[in-house]
Amino acid sequence: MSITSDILRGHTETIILKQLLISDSYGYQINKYIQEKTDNQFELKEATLYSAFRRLETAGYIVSYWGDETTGARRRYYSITTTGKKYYEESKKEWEEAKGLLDSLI
Amino acid sequence: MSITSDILRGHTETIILKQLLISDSYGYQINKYIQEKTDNQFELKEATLYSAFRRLETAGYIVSYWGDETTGARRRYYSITTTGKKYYEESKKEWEEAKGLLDSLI
DNA sequence: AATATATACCTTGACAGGCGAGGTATATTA
DNA sequence: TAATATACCTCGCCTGTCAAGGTATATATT
Repeated sequence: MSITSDILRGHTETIILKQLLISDSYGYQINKYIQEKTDNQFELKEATLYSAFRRLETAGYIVSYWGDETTGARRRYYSITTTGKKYYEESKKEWEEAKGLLDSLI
Repeated sequence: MSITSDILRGHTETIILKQLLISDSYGYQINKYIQEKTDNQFELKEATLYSAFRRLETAGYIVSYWGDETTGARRRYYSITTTGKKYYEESKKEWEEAKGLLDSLI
């Protein structure tokens, strides 16, 4: 079984921010990490991932910079901002509350 | 705080089916029940509710019939079908699994 | 008598996030 | 030389949510 789009929806940004909280990272790495950690039950599709990066950057929750790889494909790294950290905390709290409510309704 | 649309998304049908599992009911009653149970933190908007009823009925998960009220506004009652019950069980299981995954990613 | 509120249903069209399908480029392995 | 892995990106469709509007009946208030 894998997670449907509708359940994923609304959590993509929080998942990304959580990873960036640990350390700066780039799209491909974040995606691979999530797949491995969830044993392929959960996958952020590339289009989903990159559109989320755009939203987060526009909102000021992350900033990006190109890595200085001298070999291999270029990487665009992302870094979480102070407001991004606040947004993450709110989103996490919202998830905790929603979880409780849904548990009582489902 | 209230639950955002994006977190609600994908759970509306499961919430409705859960109520119908207890007993036949109608839109207004289901909506009221959910509001009261969650202390107004969670509310299915009418348009959302009725479009979910349409989907569920088209899919064969519920059937509807008009109540025989002799006074007051008419009510359209809904009843969960056998396949609806199966669908509910699957949805519930999916929620449990998604919950675990999200907890590890958020 | 007129107005407001509660009950109860419904439709239309806009919006936004997920994603399928397509693309580009570099490096390594078969 | 072809295939695979790494790594990025865009376009346009799809679908569920919901604001805004509507209809109708009954009761409570002014």
